[in-house]
Order: sequence, then C-alpha cells, then structure tokens
Amino acid sequence: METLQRVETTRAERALRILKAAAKVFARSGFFNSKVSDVAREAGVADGTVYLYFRSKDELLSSIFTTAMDEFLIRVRDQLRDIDDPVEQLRRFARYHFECLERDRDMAIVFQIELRHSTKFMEQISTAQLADYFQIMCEIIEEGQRRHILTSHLSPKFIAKVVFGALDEMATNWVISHNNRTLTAAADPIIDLLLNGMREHHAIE
Amino acid sequence: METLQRVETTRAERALRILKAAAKVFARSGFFNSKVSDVAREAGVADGTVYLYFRSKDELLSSIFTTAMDEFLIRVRDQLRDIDDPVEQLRRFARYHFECLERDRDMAIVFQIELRHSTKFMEQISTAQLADYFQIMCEIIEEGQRRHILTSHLSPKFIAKVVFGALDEMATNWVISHNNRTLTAAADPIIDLLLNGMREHHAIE
Amino acid sequence: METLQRVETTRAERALRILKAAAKVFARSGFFNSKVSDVAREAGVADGTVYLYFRSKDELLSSIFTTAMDEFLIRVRDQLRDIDDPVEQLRRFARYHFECLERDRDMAIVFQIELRHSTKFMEQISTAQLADYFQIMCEIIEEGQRRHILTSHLSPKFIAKVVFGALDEMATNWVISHNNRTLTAAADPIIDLLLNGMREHHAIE
Amino acid sequence: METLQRVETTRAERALRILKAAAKVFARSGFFNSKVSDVAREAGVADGTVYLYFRSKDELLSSIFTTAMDEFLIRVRDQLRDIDDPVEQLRRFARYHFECLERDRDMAIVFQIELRHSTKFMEQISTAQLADYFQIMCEIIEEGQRRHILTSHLSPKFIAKVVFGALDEMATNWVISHNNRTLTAAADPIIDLLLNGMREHHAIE
DNA sequence: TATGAATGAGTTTTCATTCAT
DNA sequence: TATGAATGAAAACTCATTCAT
Repeated sequence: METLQRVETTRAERALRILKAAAKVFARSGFFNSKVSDVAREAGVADGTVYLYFRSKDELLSSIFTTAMDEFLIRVRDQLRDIDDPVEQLRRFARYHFECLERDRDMAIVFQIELRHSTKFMEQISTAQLADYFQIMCEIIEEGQRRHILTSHLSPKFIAKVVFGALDEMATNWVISHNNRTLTAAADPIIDLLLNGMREHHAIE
Repeated sequence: METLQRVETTRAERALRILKAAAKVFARSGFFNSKVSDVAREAGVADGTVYLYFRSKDELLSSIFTTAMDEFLIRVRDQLRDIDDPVEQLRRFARYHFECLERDRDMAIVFQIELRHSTKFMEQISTAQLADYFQIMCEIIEEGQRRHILTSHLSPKFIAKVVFGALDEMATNWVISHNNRTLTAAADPIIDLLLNGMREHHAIE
Repeated sequence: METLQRVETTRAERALRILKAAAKVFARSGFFNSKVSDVAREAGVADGTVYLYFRSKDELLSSIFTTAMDEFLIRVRDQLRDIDDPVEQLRRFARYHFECLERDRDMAIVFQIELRHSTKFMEQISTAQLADYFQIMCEIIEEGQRRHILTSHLSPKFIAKVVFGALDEMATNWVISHNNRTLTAAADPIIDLLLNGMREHHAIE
Repeated sequence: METLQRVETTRAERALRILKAAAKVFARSGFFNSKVSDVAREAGVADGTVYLYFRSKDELLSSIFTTAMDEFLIRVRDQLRDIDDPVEQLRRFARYHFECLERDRDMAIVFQIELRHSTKFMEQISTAQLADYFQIMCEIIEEGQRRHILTSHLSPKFIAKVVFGALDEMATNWVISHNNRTLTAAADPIIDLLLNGMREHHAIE
C-alpha cells in the first residue's frame, strides 16, 4: 500500500508538473500559438508523455481550469465557514478570488484570456464549474437578503452576475495592463462600491 | 466623379457585405474553426476577393470590432448630447450598449467571445478602441462627481471599470445562455444597482 | 467553350499525372512506406495540390484501381465484340488482361501487391469493380456452355474463379520474380491447360 | 531437467498464445491498424512481454506464416506418404490446404489478406517458404508426368502455378465473402476441373 | 477588379520499441 | 522473466495566402 500510495503521488505530481508547464507556455504564447512539444519541453518530458496524462491539447487547457477551480471552490468555502456576516463574506470571497489569480500569474492569464476562446468551451466546460462559483455567491447574497442587509429588489443571481462582472473585469485589466500593483487591494473598493453604490451620499439631518 | 463616387460606395458596401459574412461565420463556428473560404462563400465572392478588402483573416476579425465600435462611439455621443443629467446619461449609455449587441447577435457573439482570443489582440487592437469607450464613460462620471451626484471617493476610471465589467458580464451571459429575453431590459436594473448599491436602504426618519 | 474544354482537359490530365506518379511511388516503396509528399514530388506539384484532386492517400490507391479497371472493362468489351467463338474470346480476354499489366509495370505491382492490403479494401472498393470483370467472363463461359463447347457440370461462376485465380497467380509471379520474359505469352498456355485439363490425353483408336 | 523441459514447454506455449492472439487481432483489424498493445492485451500479457518472444511487430506477422506453414508442410507430407496415385495425391493436397484454412479462420484471413502487404514481404519472407510448398506440388506433377497420367506439354512449375492460383483464389474468395459454406468441399471440383479441363467431352465412338 | 487553382508551411497525435524496476 | 511507463520519430492533411489570368 505504501508503494501504491507513492506511485499514485508521483503520477499526480507528474500530471501537475505538466499542467504548470502548460499554463506557463499558454500564458506566454497563447493557446493557439503554443505547441504541445513546447509544453513537453517546459515540463521536461517527451512529447508523447503529455498524452499519457492528458487526452489532448484541449484537455490540457480545460484541466488547468478544472484543477484550479476545484481547489478554489474547496478553499473559498473553508474561508467563508467561520464568517457570519454576509457582507464580510462577500469581501473575503472577492479578496480570495483575487489572491488566487495574483498568486499564479500564468494561471491568471489562462483564466482571463485563453479560456475565453470558444463558445464551445464557454458553454460546455466552464458552465458546470462556474455554476458552483455562482452558487456560493448567491447563497451569501440570499443570506444577506434574509437578514435585510442586502436589497431584495433584485434576484441574487442578477446581483451575483454584476459582482462577478466587476471582479472579472478588474482581473482582466490587471492581467492585460502588466500592472504590478496588487490586484487584491482592489477587492475591498469594488465591494464597497457595489454595496454603497456610486451615488453620493448626502448627509441627512 | 459620379463614377468614382459610385465605385467608392460599391467598394464600401462590398467590404461591409464581407464583414457581415465574416461575423456570421465566426459566430457560427468560432474564429479558429472558420475558413476564409467559408466567409467568401457566405459573402458570395471568390476566396481571393476577400484579400482585396482585408489584409488577412485576423484583420477580418479586428475590422468587425473596429467598424462596429466606430459606429457605436459616434452614435452614443449623439445620444448623450441632448442629455444633461449624468445619471440619465449613464442609463442611456448602458441601454445603447445593450441595444447594439441585441440588434446584431452575430456581432455580439464575436464581441463577447471571439474577440477575447489572444493577449495580443486584447492588448493591441482593442485597447486603442476601448480607450474611447472608457473616455466617454469617465467624462460622464467626472461630471457626476463635479455636480456631487456621484461619489468622489473613487477615481472615475475605477468606477468605469466596475460599470463596464457589470455590463460586459451581463452581455456575455446573454450570448452564452441563448437567452431570448431582452438584454436591453437589464440595463436599467444594473445602473440602479450600481448607483444605489446592493445594501438595503432603511427608511430614515 | 474552347476554354472550358481546355480547362477540363488540363484538370483530367493533371489528375492522371498525379495518379501515374502515385503508382510509380507505391510500386517502388509500397503503399504504407510511401509519403504523400513523395507522390507530390514525383508528380511535380505541391503536397496540397494532391488533395485538390484526391480526397486522401487511400483514394489515391483506389483511384489507380478504378481508373485502370474502368478503361480495361471498356476496352476488353471492344475486343470481344468481333469474336464469335467463346473459346477464342477467353483467349483474347486472358491475353488482354496480361497485356494491360505488362504495358504498365508500376500499375501491375499496385494491382497484384499493394491493392491486397486490407480486408476493407478487398471487400468494399474492389468488389463492385471486380463484379464487372467476373460478369464478362461468366457471360463468355455461359455462351460456351450453351453451345456445348464448355462443360456444364460446373457453374460459370466457379469456372470463372478458377480461371481468374490462374491468371492472377501468374501475374503476381511475374511481378514478384522481376521476370522480364513476357507475361502475355503465358496467356494461351494457361487457357489451353484450363480447357483441356492437365490429364494426359491418350490417343483413341 | 524436468524443470528445464517444463520451462521450455511453457515458453513455446506462451509464444504460441501470443501468436494466436496476434492472428486474431490482425484478422479483426488488419495488420496496419493493429497495435502491439492490442495483441498483448488479447494474449493477456504486458506490452513489453511480446518483445521477449518476437523481435518486432513484423516478426509477429511473419511468424504466423512461418509457424503455420512449417506445420502444414510436415503434415501434408505425412498425408501424401501413403498415397501412390499422383492424382489422388493432388486431391489430398488441395483438400488439406483448404482444411487448414478452414480450421482457423483468423489465420486464413492473415494468409489470404494481411500477408500480401508489401513486395518486400512477398519477395523475402514468403518466397523461401513457398518454395517448399511448390516443391511438393511439383514432385507430384512430375511423378504424374513420368507415369503418363499428366500432360508433359507443360512444365511442372507452370502447372503448379495454375493449380495454386486456382486454390488461392478460391480461398481468398471464401475469406472475403464471409462464406460459411465449407471451403474444403471446393477442393475436389477444382482438381477435377484442372484435370479434365473445362472443355465439354463429347462421347467418342 | 475578380477569380480560384496552386502553394507549402506547420502540428497534433500515435504507437513501436526500450529499459528501469 | 515480466512489467508498463516513457520515449520520440514520423506523416497526413489543412488552409491562409498568392498570383496568373
């Protein structure tokens, strides 16, 4: 069993190494301009070895998404567990979203740019995974509405889309602008803006 | 001169016909799966003719963006000219953004999906054009801040990104979900949400 | 119409040139060891051009068969038309079969060796065409039986298979043995043997 | 020595098991479409194990031929030993040829189709083995000629080719046509036809 | 200006074979 | 002897682009 364990670990590790290499290469040259042999060289394996772990170049791309998203969803739930206030949960959610992207720029580029390639991908691959992402956000918003902290005029889904849109746009901007300034720092201002709106709040007497 | 005029007109019309065909084909099959000969057939011209109007397949894609964006920017400025209230201007801006996408679904698909292909494209082509888009929005926001209608806590640019992010996400969602419900109808709720925030507003006495 | 005629001719000629080149290359190196680019080079065209005339490497192989077989069937019918005696028809048929192979050794090699590759090919492609070949032979044999020149103890189909088997084996042998002696010369002895049998005929008194 | 003996036996058995598996796989999918790993799986061994018994995929193919042919040659000589009449020997030879193919359809497919792959194979591998086959047949015919039972007008070699061609064509036909009718039953009619010829024998007075 | 036949560069994927265990 | 993970060579086919007509 020791042996089995070790073999398993090695296999998973090798797969991960190839995935990291793929993210790096895709981020550098773009998915369509990248050759599988580039990925193999970057990972330090033979071309054919890539296909022992991933069915195709496409699967390489989608696996980057799947793997990172799976981990994100597990971790973000962990982070939210101890927080009671929905507003604070939203802040933490946004901050963690940005932290993950900032931690791995290659992956961020793949997420914000390369994954948006095709209608097919956007529809089939990511929909299933993104549903979970939106589900978590919706639950926070629903709880906020139940406690009369967040407006009930709009559906949680609608609000979630606006929040995601704002976060996503900021992330894309960070990726494209080669901005070295911290992305995470933008999380709170965005959430503040979305919470309070952009209307000037006049003093009330 | 009459002749020249007519030739010019014909040329522009022919170019537009090819562009419409390209949008249709790209929307249907995706940019990378579309062949130039597909576009030519759809436009009713020979393969080589496409190259009399556009330098490359890439230029076909970017011209769809450029042409539509040029028109959008001219028209949206027209629309804003007669409006004095920055808030009302924002609403009109958002509504018009959505109207344009809704009017031509092929183009909308190209805008929301196909144009996001490469870092290269996102950086080079669209940045120049998007700058104008953001400029207009920033001017509205700045005027709103000057009149103390909109919050001055955040930079106009920052706010503009959040607004654009929200609109863009909603548009992408509309495209992907094959939603037949009107996209334009979502403009006002989004702007309302962004103006007032999602915090519940308690009555004040 | 002049132009159309010329273009048509050119296209057919070009296709034939590629087919001849393919036969040469396949005969030299074998189908599976031949690259399409070898065929293209031999034909003096670009790799891609081959695919303007033939859908695939496989179609190149089957077209060699189809084209040659079509011509053979037409010509052999011509040759038989003026002959009344079924036995003489058989001789002419066999002789012409061998003449065609002898005239184009590349094609002969493809026919006798390369075309026997796969069950798939043997079943699908050639069956339809070979049916005609056997049909002609059967008609001769049937007529011979009707006139009581050929034995009626066996079905024409059975006899045709034996005749074809004998001719085919001799042809394969000629191809493999690099035999420069004329193949055509073997036609009459084979037919004689098949007509009279290999039993010694004792004088009858 | 017991052990050694057993090991030897096991090794030969294992080799035969792999050969049977190869014949099955080649017959099912064709030689070029078959993977060595398919053969290994069919034989219940690891991929690498195949190479402990056979040098290459090609050798797998030629070993099917060699092994079966060796056995055929030994057995057919056995069968002929007790027969004195050359004509009866011919019948027995033909019948046994067909019996062997009929007994193992996978091997028959390999013999009639897959082995005809390349000029190279036809020339090098099979020539050496086929020489023995033809040798046996030639000896029968020579004896027949010596006894004035068979015609001396033609060389034994020539007659042997015609006989083999007839048998081979019938076998190929049986394989291709998925014919379930017995192949062996065709042996005697073929030999009869070749002995007596297809000419109608008129009563002699 | 329009055509469309010809070009040929370019890449994913397969799979026979090896070899460390 | 057996395993099966790793290797890496090898080629069919596509399609953007050109250019002679």
